[in-house]
Parts: sequence; C-alpha cells; structure tokens
Amino acid sequence: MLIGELADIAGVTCQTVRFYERRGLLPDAERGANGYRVYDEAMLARLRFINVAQAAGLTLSEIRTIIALRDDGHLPCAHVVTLIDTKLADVRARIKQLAALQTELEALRDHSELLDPADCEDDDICHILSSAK
Amino acid sequence: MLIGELADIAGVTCQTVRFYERRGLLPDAERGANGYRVYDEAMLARLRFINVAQAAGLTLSEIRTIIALRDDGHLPCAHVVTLIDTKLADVRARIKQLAALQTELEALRDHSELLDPADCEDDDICHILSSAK
DNA sequence: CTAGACCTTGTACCGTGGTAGAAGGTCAAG
DNA sequence: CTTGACCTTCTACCACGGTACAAGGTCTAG
Repeated sequence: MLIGELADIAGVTCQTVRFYERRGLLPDAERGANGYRVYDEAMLARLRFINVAQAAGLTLSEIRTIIALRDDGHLPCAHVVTLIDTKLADVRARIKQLAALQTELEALRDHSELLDPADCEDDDICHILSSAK
Repeated sequence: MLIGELADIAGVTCQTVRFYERRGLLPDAERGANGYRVYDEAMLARLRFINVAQAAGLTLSEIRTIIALRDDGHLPCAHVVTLIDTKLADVRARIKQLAALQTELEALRDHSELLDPADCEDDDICHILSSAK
C-alpha cells in the first residue's frame, strides 16, 4: 500500500502521514525499490489508533509516548490510564474556567442593557467592559 | 512615562507593550528627543482595558477592532455587545464539547478497570483506547 | 512519446500571545 | 571615564497540528 492509499483509507492527507512519521508517531516507513513508502495493515491500525487517541483529547506527543512504550515491548496500559486521568483533570479544570467565563460574559451582557452608549467615555474605550474590573 | 514604567504599572513586560503596538492595539507611541517612547495616563488606561478585555476571553484582534472603532470616533458599544454574545456562544459550545469529552474519558477510565493488560494486543497499541471506537 | 497521476525532499507558512537575544544608543551617578 | 540601568531595532523562537508550495523523480495508459 502506498502513502496515498493509506491516507485515503485513514481519512488524512499524505502530508499528514509524513508529518506523523517526522513526529515519531509512525516508524520510518519501509521503502520500495523506487523509494516510495510502502505500508501494511499494521500501519493502518496505527493511524486509526492515533485518530481514536486524538478524539480522546490526547496530544500527538502524548500519543507518541504510548506508541513508544509499545514499540519498546512494554504494555502501555498503566501509562494510558495515567494519561486519561491527567487529561480528565485538565478537562474538568478547563470546564470550570469556562463556566466562570460564561458567568462573567452573561453578567457583562446583562449589565450592558442598563448602560447608555451616550455615557461611554473615551478614556474607558468601552464602559461595558470597563465595568468588569 | 517611559515604556518600562508603563509596563511595570500595567503588569506586563516592555516587549509586550511593543508587541501590542505592532499589533495595532496601541497607537504608535510619541517619542522623546532621544527616540524613547513616551506615554501618558491614557495609554495606561488603554493597557488596563486590554487586560480586562482579555480576561473576558476576547482575543487581541477582537480587542483591536473595539479600539479601532473608538479611534475612528465611533461608539464601540454595539460592537462590543456583539462580540460578547458571539464569545458567549463559543464558550457554551466549547463547554458542551468538553463535557462530552469528559464523559468519554470517564467511560474509558471506568472501562479500563475491567480490562486485563494481558489482553492488550500489539496491533491495537492499547486496548483501553481501541475500545473507544 | 507524452500526459497525468502518483511519489520524493525541502522549506516555509498559518494563528495565538507572547518571549529571548543580539547589537547598539542614552543617560545619570560615582 | 566607566558602570549600570535604561532605551532602540531586528530577528528568531515556543507549542499546536498541520497545510502549502516548489522542484523534481516514477509509473502507467493511450
């Protein structure tokens, strides 16, 4: 299987496949006599794994650490659980931040209805936001 | 007031002030006879405005559009309300995405406790994540 | 033989919000 | 006169996940 076919099946572009190779997410590909990269099913499985792991919010470098363990002959399970727990904590913290921001934005918008644009002064740039100190 | 003093009071670095100037958030500064940037209170107010607007989740380019209106002699209020509403919609959408991700990560973690690392096969890289198709 | 569809490498670019460093000018105190 | 703290410009770099060329090689069908 050449790179174009692999990329098509996996739903990414050729450049992305080469990019993953450079980033160490895929091993240096086998080459045909003409220098073309040649892939097998295992690489397709790996690309799919990358997709799934990305969907779980893992970054490419985190995914790389999982794959590296596997390639070193270790079971990545414990490490994956750690990554998931860390990511979960990140997501929860981020949600909290965003919830606070949401509250503040709602307050700003509600407050803005009480303000008269005529009172908006030059130095403040805009009194709607300036009121949010 | 020179750039260092301005930056100190506003709680940013000199580089950041110059960066804002390049980005059009601050007007090209007045210069003293020696070529040094010289600032007045209005620029301090503007820097504070940028901080507040950033805290409200606005990007620097969004903030620039507000300031540009002001500098063109318009009242930015209506535009600011639009920006706030748009940002609010963004934040809500992002929270929804993250909540879904949180649910999925929790499911993965809970499911992982039922899996035996011994069953983790090579092609899957890791069965914990592979189970999340 | 040539056109078109593949493949190769290398390099540079996108947005986001800065940060770091080099090489030099200015100014006040000792 | 020199030291140190300022200031100037310019350039390049960080993570993030790619994307977009350019210039060239290869392969297959007509």
